[in-house]
Amino acid sequence: MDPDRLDSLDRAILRALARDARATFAQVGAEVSLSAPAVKRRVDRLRERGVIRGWTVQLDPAALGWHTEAFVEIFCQGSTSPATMRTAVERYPEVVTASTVTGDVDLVVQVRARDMRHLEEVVERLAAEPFVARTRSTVVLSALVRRPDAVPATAVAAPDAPRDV
Amino acid sequence: MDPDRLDSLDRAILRALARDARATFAQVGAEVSLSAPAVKRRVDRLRERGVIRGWTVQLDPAALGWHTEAFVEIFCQGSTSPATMRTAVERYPEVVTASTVTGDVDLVVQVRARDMRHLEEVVERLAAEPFVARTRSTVVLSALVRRPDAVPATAVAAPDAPRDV
DNA sequence: TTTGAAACCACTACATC
DNA sequence: GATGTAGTGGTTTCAAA
Repeated sequence: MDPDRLDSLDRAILRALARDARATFAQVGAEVSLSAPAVKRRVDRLRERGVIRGWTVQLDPAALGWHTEAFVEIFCQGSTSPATMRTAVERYPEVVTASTVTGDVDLVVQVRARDMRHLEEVVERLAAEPFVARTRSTVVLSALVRRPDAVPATAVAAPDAPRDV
Repeated sequence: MDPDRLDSLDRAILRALARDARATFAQVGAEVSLSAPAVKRRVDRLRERGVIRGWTVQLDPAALGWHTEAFVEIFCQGSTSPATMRTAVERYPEVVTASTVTGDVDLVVQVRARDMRHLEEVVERLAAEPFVARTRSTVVLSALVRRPDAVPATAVAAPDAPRDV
């Protein structure tokens, strides 16, 4: 994934697949002006390079029984390793994302629960983890935007843009 | 999506598709002990009901040029409607999620940027939105868990579990 | 719900630029 | 190097039992 970078055709293919990951190679090819085998070769290559990690289905959380969502900020005791936090936190099926962050808080966990009672129970279990000093929860009222798999347009994430970091 | 709920077969199919959304109906059928046409019918139905919203590709953000991530908490002037926040915020390709929340903060925005300079620029643009009073940013150090499209096991989100809300 | 037939798709080999 | 074309085998899809 380092040696060669994404060209505009790769990005166009990824954008098409982000919109419909079950599109046929011929359909994608029609969008990007390429033959089906050419699209397949590039997709195979993007998979090998690790750019494409997999294919998944976008679901309606409410239809699956998730009616409540919250950000749980976790303050850790002393210095806990990210590996410890990860193994603890990924055992929870209710945990959607977990990130170590800068600032007062050590860990931000995004939790999905059936209802408030379930959320409360999950927060209590998190607070009882040995490395957790205290938690602070923020309940989501309304999910305004949700697009975890967006493919940036050329201009936004062009790897050939000037670098300064 | 209200009239009839998900049974264990539906959930098994969704779990298989969450793992590999490009699996053939025959492959999914082999996993859940169903014929390919039977799987297709259920999948078609799940789409119609809105349980399945679509199919997408899981990408490596770094490979696309996203090297920096942050939570930007936004305090709004007076009372801003969620609709106003949404239209403003969804114009940013850098915005991954946006949620109105309980507590001091009005809006939590998850932002993906090329680098720190880009992140700073996005935060400045957000802060300049007319309804924004002030912002507070928390930079993500390490993404420990990332599974926005997880399908819960039967026990977790069983719609037939006792309800109390 | 399962079977069968037609259309379509994926995949490979080979030729081309 | 990457793309296009053709042919085979498997999949989807609809119809009928």
